[in-house]
Amino acid sequence: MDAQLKREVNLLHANVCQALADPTRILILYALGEAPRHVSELADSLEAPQSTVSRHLKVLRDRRLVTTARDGAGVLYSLADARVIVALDLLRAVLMSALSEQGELARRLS
Amino acid sequence: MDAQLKREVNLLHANVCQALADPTRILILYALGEAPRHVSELADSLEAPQSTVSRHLKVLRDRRLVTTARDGAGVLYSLADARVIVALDLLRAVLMSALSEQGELARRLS
DNA sequence: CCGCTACATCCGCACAACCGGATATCCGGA
DNA sequence: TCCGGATATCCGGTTGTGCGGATGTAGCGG
Repeated sequence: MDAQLKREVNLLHANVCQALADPTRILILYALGEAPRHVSELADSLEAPQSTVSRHLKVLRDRRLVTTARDGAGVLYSLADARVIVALDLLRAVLMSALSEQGELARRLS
Repeated sequence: MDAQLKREVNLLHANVCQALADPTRILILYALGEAPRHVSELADSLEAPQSTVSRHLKVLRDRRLVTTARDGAGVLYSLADARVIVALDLLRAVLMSALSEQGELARRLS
């Protein structure tokens, strides 16, 4: 296997895929996909403690998947690249196919 | 936040994103994207022990991201949905943007 | 200049995931 | 039926990751 591809995939995993490997972070990305938000807003709508949200935001920020801007007393987070949402929606479509196939299988077996 | 979206994202994470959260599994998907392969072929090209590859394949198989077919003595694995590769390539593009931006920043600071 | 709000980080803990050698299972061929 | 190659699973051990209360820090408004 191509060593170049291996290196690139390692980067892809470390910088992007791993960041997507948590449901809370995916929800944050979707929320920011609609509009920029403050940390406390996200904590409210996710019903998660502020420290948890802030930690997740750090993961996304370190990988440059979100950007920040000071806004008075608070910090406004925004989605850095809308293509992330496109990719997630694509994966959702894949999931739907897999699930319906699974359902079909269950139906056949019953 | 929409409870419906939360449920859907949980599924997305459990069934797809988590499966992508390992570089070896991503490489397997890319390899299968080129052509169906046997377990031993994958183990060879990944330079990983057979048990490791087989374990990763089980993760992908359980989530229906790959399919299997017996082929004589062995088992032939195939990619179940090519859109997975499309999504990964999209994420690679996102990564490239983030990296070049990072590089630009480093350049400015130096 | 002070206090308060909004965030970020620290810390100890619990759980989940990965690894790879060893072992079990499955199948086709002799 | 028995052997051997190809996969799958088991196991013990290690590392990684998330959690959330407590604590630090920054900057605005009074």
